[in-house]
Amino acid sequence: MQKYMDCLTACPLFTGIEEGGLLSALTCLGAHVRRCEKGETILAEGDPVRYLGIVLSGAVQIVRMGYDGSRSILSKLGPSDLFAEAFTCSGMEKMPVDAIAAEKGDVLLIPAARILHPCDHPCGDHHRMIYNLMRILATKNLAFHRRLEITAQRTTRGKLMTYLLLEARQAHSRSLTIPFDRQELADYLGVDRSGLSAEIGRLRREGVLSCTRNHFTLHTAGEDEQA
Amino acid sequence: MQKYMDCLTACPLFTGIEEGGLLSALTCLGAHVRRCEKGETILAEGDPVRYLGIVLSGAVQIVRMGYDGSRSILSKLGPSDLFAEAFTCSGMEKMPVDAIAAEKGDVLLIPAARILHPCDHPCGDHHRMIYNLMRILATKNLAFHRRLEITAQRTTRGKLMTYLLLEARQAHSRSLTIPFDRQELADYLGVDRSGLSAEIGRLRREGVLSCTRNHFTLHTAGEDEQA
DNA sequence: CTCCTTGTGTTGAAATTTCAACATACGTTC
DNA sequence: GAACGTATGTTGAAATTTCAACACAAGGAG
Repeated sequence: MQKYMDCLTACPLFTGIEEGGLLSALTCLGAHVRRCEKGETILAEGDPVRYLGIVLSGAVQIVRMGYDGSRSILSKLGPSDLFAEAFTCSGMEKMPVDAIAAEKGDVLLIPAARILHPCDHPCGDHHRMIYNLMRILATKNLAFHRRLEITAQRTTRGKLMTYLLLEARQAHSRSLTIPFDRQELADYLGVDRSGLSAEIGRLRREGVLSCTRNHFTLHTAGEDEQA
Repeated sequence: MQKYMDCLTACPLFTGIEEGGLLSALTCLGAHVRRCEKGETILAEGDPVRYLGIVLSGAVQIVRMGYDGSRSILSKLGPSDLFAEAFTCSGMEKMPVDAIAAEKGDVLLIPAARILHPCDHPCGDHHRMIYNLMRILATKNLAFHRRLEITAQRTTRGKLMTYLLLEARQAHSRSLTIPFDRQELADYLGVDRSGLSAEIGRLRREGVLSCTRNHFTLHTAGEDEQA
């Protein structure tokens, strides 16, 4: 366990908790490490929802069967990433998805009930974990909502501009560097890569924005002076 | 306040808390009622994030400027609905949206800090509220994720089938009644209504499903016997 | 019964997106 | 420097979606 200390302290679930407290908290919670081979199912669809997971090493994928029978990957997770937290906190009974090991590695499984319900011991870190968990859920909510707002746009232009505007607002600047390459941006927006490139070209020609690589600058009045 | 008791007990934030405890909890939290005229801004974009809101009467809309300057409605809320909870719990500093009264009515504003941080009094209901809040956030997370999974599909057929399959899985049945009329379903899926009707017709002719009004039955093998 | 409204299915044309294929630029490796 | 792989922009054709317009059925109001 000691060797995963860095990984654990980097996990947002343990923000503000010191190493010593973390170790005793994990013991108190009944957390255990599970070693997984590549392709192994960690949590299966239909299983009772009991554990919250943290990737210690390797990689985990959340997958589900699509309507056409293909297995679709809902998310890919790496070290320090949390998974199944929304299932455990929502009170859902059965897992609606599979969690599988995409690579050989270790995961930490924590019985969720112990986190959600207060323990008798006067353990100050416990409240901190609940607070952290709430913060994680709320932050994800905002991220999902944001993405929904973007993908709700019907055109490529609408999606791109909505995305850029939201980013620019967050950065309080008309200039921003995005954390995606073209293909990743297209996937995030849910559009075709070449169509996206074409649309960026069009916007550039119209003088709406300029862009080099993944650095964009919006030229439109936007909404700086109002609202 | 007394007249809103039914509305408050129906709010998922107070599930499991009795009337008496609720009243004292609200006092302890420093909640206050605000009367709003139609069109009044309750929380403005840029305001510091302090309050979590509950609609007591009337209606509230969450709105934001779109990239083309149009005001887009992100959600519409009625009595017992909670709003701004994700902002308060995420630790965000400034409101990224406006909350405005769509109709004349009352809202309850609760300083969020008092909910998130434990009070000194041994108040059992406090933990229950935190637990409820977590559950609300997690449930919304799942709802958002589900909808993203649906809208991520590129075609109308993909969106519809993904939606129906998720609903059918949840209902443990191949038959289901959806809570939308065609227009609402189209909006939820993010597609054109007439195109949706056409696609349903096509699927019906192909024998994939049958449907009368808002009752659907899937005929495909689906994934009943496996997973 | 008739008028009117609302919800739904159809249709064809216009607009947009996707797809496949290729051109170009850049950085790396040898 | 040459060969190579990756990232990006371009293009035209095919597929899909949107849009506008209309037909039709069901239910309510008069």
